[in-house]
Amino acid sequence: MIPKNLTAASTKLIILGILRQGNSYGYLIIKKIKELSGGKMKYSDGMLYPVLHNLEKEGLIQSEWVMQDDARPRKYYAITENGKKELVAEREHWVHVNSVLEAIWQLKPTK
Amino acid sequence: MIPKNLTAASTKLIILGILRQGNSYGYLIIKKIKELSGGKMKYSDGMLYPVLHNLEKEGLIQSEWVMQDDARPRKYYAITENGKKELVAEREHWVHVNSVLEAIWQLKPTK
DNA sequence: TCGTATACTTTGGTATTCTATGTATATAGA
DNA sequence: TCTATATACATAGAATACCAAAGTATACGA
Repeated sequence: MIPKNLTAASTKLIILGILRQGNSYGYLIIKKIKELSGGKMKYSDGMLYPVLHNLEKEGLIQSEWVMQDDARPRKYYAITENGKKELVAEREHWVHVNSVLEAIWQLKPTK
Repeated sequence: MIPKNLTAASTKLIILGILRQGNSYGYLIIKKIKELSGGKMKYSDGMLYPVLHNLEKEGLIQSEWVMQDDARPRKYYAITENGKKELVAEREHWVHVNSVLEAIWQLKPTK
C-alpha cells in the first residue's frame, strides 16, 4: 500500500485530473482511483469527501445534485476554469520534483 | 515554489537518495537539494533537522560527529542497510503513483 | 430480514509540520 | 572594531492537516 503522505500529496492532482476527463461524483472517483492504481491506492470515503468540499471552497471544482430515478441523488462535480489552471500548475510541480528524484537516482553511490 | 505537501512527501526519498551517494551532513544536504532542484525546493534548517533525527530513530540513517580544524563540528549521516531497503521500497511507491498520474494525464477530456 | 453495495457527511483526536527562536563559530568587509 | 553573512545544529509549540469512525439513507439480492 502507498504511504499516506504520498497519497495525500497526489490527491488534488488525481481528483482534478479525473474531473478534467469528465464530470463525476465521490463514490465513482474512489472506485476510479482504486482501478487506475491497480488497488494500491485506496481512498476511504471519509478521506475523499472532505477534499472535494475543500476543492469546491477553493473554486477549483463545482458541484450539482443530480436526481436518480431508482437510487439516491448524486452530487456531481465538474472542474472549473480555475481548476484547470491549477491542474496545470500542480502538474508542473509534480513533474519537477519527479525530475529531481530521477536525477538523484541516477547518481552513482561513491564507496 | 513547490508546495509544502509535495516537498514533505518527497523529503525521505530525497535524503535517502542523497546519502546513498555518500555521507553528508544537514547543512550540505539543504544546499544540495536547492542545487538539484534549481532553487525550487528549499528546506529550512528547522524543517530538515527534525526529519534527519526521525530517520535516525527509525534506523534508516546513522550519525557521527566529525571534528573540524577550523570550524564547528559537523554531524555526518550515513545510510544504513535498512535505509537502503527502505529507499528501494519508497522509490517503488513513488514510481507507482507517478504512473497513475501519467495514466490520468493521458486521458482525453470528454466534452 | 440480513448483508452488501451505493452514496454523502461530519466530528474530533492524532499526527505532522514547520515557523520562530536559540546556540555557536568563522570570516569578509566596511 | 563592528556588522553582516555563511556555516552548522537543535527544539518548543502553534498551527494545520489528516482520516478513522460513526452516522444517515436507499436499493437489492439471497
